[in-house]
Amino acid sequence: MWIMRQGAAPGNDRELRPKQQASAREILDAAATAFSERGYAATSIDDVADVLGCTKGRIYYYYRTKGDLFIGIHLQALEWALEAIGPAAERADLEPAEKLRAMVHQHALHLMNRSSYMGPAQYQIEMNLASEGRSKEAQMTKILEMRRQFEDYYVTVVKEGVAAKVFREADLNLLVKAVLGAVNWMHAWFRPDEPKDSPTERERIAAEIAEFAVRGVLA
Amino acid sequence: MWIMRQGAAPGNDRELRPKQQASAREILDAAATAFSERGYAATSIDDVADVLGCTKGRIYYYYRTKGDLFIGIHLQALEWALEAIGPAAERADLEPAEKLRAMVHQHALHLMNRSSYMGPAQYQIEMNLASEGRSKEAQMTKILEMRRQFEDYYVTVVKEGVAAKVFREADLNLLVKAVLGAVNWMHAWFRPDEPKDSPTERERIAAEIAEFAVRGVLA
DNA sequence: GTCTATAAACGGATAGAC
DNA sequence: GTCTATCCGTTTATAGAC
Repeated sequence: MWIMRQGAAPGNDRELRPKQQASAREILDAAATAFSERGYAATSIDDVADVLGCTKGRIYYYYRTKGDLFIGIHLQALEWALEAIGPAAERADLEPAEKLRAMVHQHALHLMNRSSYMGPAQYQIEMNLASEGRSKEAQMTKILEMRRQFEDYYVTVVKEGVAAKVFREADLNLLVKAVLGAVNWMHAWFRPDEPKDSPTERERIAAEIAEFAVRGVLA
Repeated sequence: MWIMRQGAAPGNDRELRPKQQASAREILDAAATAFSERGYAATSIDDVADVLGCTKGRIYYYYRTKGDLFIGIHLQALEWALEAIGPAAERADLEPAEKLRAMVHQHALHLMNRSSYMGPAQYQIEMNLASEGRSKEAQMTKILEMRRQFEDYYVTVVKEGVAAKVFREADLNLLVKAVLGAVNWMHAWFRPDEPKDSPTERERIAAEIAEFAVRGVLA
């Protein structure tokens, strides 16, 4: 992405710098909020600054370009997403159906709990960073690799289920795309600030989506 | 949207004007292609002109603003979408499960056959037309109404299935969102120009997605 | 570190030639 | 009808004050 300036004054190395850390994260949070509300291309750096109640000088101190904000949000969203479904995906004690259910459930919760990060992360990065040329190829590769790893978790569990004859025999990748669609489409309709919204409501939604997905692949 | 200039010269009313008609449609097609590739906000009018191999003067002759192109694409996409699932939705001779299967099948085919129009039509219109102020409220209302009608087709069939005890009793709207997600998410992974792509392959994909969706709601 | 001011480029839209 | 030239607001990004 680009390395955050650390202000490495001599003799200052061991000093705590909580403010700087906080600011970089606050900026990423603000960018995620702004991007999720208006879309990446339609959001200006001034819009992000407005969310923070500051001016863009602050943002450019921590992030060199707008594209870096986008990449930072993607990387964070995917890191969290892998953390969300990884533990369930790697449990050896679960039958394929229950493992898939747990993965979709955690995936859905993650989407709701981090909607500002996950919304922007759904965009096609190639599309949005086309103007950046080849300058961010390394990070884009990293993002695509994380996406592939995330999808592989699903491919693996569905493959297990088909092998065990508990999931029906069908185009493996297509089944996974259908499952992913049922979950990822939440970004189009879930609104975190609705009056009905609450932790228990989110659990209910996650459980229903998981039930739908599991039944969709069951033999 | 805005009315296409008709060049209503006196005594010229009955004359065929195939060229003008073709141009307005060609421009909408080009805009759909460009928007579907780069996103609405990131696409300039010059980009659209490039697709046509002309300059933007031609585009502005037929469409007053960029937002009008966006709205025109939405209206066309939704008109086709309603035509795609309407006949199946209104068939009285089908059981809920088979009706839902037919609807999803046609919906999926439509998404693939008109992917350049359907991709842009997935965007949140409020988000993308926010800058247009109140000037396009009538058309935005029309679009939202068509979307509601489209979703209502699904709500109705799922309600029928639940009443007939062939679909499981669950949050009706959530079931519909899950079904819509499985289908609509296709825009994220389906590529019309892939080597494997063909009419029979599209039929196969549509059938698989429909199977997944029907099983997801079955009791 | 954060702000203000500004450079430089881009993009939507219009005017007018042809 | 389509093109060229251009206006003008917006936006990314930088320079330099504090």
